Amino acid sequence: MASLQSLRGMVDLLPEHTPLWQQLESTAREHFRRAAIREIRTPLLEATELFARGIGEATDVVGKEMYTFIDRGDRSCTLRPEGTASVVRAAIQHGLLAQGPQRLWYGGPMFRYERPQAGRQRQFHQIGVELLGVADATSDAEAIAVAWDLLADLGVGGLQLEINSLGTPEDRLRYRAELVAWLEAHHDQLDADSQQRISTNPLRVLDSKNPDTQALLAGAPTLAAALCGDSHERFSQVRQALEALQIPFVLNPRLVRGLDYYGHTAFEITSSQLGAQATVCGGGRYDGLVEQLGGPATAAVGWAIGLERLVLLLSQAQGAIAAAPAPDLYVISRGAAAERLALALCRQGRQAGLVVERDASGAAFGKQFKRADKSGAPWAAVVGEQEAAEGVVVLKHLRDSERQDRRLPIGDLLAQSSLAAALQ
RNA sequence: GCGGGCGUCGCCAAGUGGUUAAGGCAGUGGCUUGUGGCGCCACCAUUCGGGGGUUCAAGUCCCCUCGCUCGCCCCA
Repeated sequence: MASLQSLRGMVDLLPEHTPLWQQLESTAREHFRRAAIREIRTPLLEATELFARGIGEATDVVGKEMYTFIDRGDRSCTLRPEGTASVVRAAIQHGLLAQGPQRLWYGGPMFRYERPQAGRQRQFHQIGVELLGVADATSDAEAIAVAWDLLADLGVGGLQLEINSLGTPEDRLRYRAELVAWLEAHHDQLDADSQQRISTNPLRVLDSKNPDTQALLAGAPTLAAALCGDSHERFSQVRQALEALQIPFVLNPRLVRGLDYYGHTAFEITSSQLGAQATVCGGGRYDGLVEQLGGPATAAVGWAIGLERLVLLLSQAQGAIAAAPAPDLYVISRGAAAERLALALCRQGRQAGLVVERDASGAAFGKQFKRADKSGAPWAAVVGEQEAAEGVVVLKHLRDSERQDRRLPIGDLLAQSSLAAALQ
């Protein structure tokens, strides 16, 4: 390509697409407002160490997907690959946790160096909720409910909530040992990817997409069986809370999370209407993270929604993207004096709250009227040489040919803010 | 990082080795020195993502490369 273009995996959102994003963002903001969840904005760039310590050195995200570079001060910096670590860092740094539980949300671009595909970009957008300092099982259900209700309100179809419990760190350690032993005993029957993962991340073998492996795993030790009594009890409370809220869910004993900080409740909301990247929302409890990043021991639960995938779902559901909104008034003018008057008229209309589009082409009136018609505006205002000389503006209705043109003194319109009233 | 599919005008899209690369939409100018929606006329890719090669001849065949796309991995 000779001409410049955006980097791979970095997508422009053109004007025809932004209305859907805006709608989605404003709906989310409203849901957060009602849930008394407040917005926090953190930098896109953080010290690399934050993610290494928070997400886990061994994870794929940290190991091979981060945009990391050395800055001019010799610091290792990383474009955030997710939001939770930054939010927790900020909460610790500013002592928010000393002020009681924090109910926070964030949104914005995240960066991961992956091969782009449907619903996955290198710069992608998430909106997420973090409830810090809440340990009760009902908090897990509350966090899930906020996500569920938001997605439902947006009209997303084919949703399914899957939940699992990852137990305590001790539970996972014990289970991991059992599972590795079992996998090694069945090494030869596993697919190549899964064999690889025995040493790198054995829990991930559980959600292998290989059908043979899945069949084999029916005989494997389960995470559920490895949970201690308290973990079981806690998970049961979460389920009861979801039932009380009448939020349908399915237990997925194979659901694990890719980031190291999760424990106890893990959940995903998927849609049958997406392709391979079916997860719209993922989250869970991360009671150890705050302490791991140097803060006070703090229980927490949160989730993130991938906006690209949500947009994919919504544009399917809503069909064609809405056309550009029509202006209330399209202003046509020709000649230096007329154009100055037209400019003032536009400004006046805008100050009165009207959507006003100005034709600045100076082209023949025929052309300007064609564009006025195409804009969808119900009214055209015409200021030509004659009108300018006489100090009037002609208002012409473009949708109803029965209506007479109106000739109004332009001075009155400008002085009295009567333009909006004239367009009735 | 690995696999499959695809790359002709801003968008859609003909073209299956042979003179000047269809057409539609959009755009621009005009028919109509100042009044739209319809219609008509004209203009709008010396070039087929880029670079090599085969051939008398390549958008059409081969190789490399870049990009897009779907999937694997991973994840939201």
